[in-house]
Amino acid sequence: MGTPDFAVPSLEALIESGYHVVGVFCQPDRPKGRGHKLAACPVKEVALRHDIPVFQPERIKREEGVNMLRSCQPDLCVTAAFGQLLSQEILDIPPLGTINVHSSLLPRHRGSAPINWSVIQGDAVTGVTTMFTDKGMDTGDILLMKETPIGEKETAGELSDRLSVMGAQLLVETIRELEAGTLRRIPQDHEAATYEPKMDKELGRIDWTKTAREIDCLVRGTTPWPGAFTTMGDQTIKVFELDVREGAASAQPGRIVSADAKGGLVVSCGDHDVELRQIQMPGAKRMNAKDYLRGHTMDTGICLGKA
RNA sequence: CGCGGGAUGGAGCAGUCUGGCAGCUCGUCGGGCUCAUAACCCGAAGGUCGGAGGUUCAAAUCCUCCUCCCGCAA
Repeated sequence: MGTPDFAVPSLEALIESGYHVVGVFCQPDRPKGRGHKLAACPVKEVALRHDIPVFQPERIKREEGVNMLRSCQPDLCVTAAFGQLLSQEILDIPPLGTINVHSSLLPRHRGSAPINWSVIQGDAVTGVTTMFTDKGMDTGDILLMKETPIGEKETAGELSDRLSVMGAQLLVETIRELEAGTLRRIPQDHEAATYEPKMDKELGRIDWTKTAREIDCLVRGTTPWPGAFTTMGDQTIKVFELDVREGAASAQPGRIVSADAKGGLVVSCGDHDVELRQIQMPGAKRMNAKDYLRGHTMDTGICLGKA
């Protein structure tokens, strides 16, 4: 059971390792993109390519979903970023249990957006965890873990790509140990747990009074989705990449210090100046700020982030 | 039929409403100035104006259709 890109390597690893995948569950096709076109999720596409039956119950907890899963008669269920909570009734179906691939070092970063949050909070290290799923939100017993450092310039998207591959390997390892009977389950230290909400567009709003480090982490942690942004008048400027300048901030937070094709677009924040390197203006595509400034002018001295 | 913006030398844009010499800020190449330079001065190359058709003496510009890109919303 899984839906987005993150779950794809896990599904492929199961297939390549010779396990018989009796069915794939993912979220129903949703209208996506311009023009409200219905789009299949990445996991569904892979499943169809391998002629694996695909099930897309609106709510797996309802009778409809439960019956779908029963009809598969699974020995084991595997979840990775499925997007729906499982009920005890569902968890009771597979005799061997349900294993979840979670993209953080539990019990840190429970919730649906652990990768984003680990980058936003500036963690030095993160990783993947396999666990037995129980009824709570990422509260089940831990099976295996694998760590990896977060790169200085790494975005959530890049990290997700790496963790999805690591998670797939760890998943196969976990199942092998399960088969071998060497698997040990370690209860989580619930006292040490942290939980963060799912990503929301508004989370990407840049608060220029924060430190350059915090803003940089926010930008990387929300890239490519939902994206970090600020406003200039009534325009929304998306920010994809920024560079922290040496020295103290040269103006009040949010103020544009320089805006020309040579010096780049430089803005003051709480402690330093930062250069916005990659931006996207409404209606335009993502581009280097310096390129944008070749054809546009921006007043210096105005403040970003104020309505 | 969700709403909207866009495609113009290598990059980013103006010009389109009101049809009439292909323009701006850069970049590139050559030359000059300078102890020197990403600075300054002089010069050059580089565009079938996204595609097809139509209107016109004349279309980047007006009409029709098509392709691709993006913002919002989901």
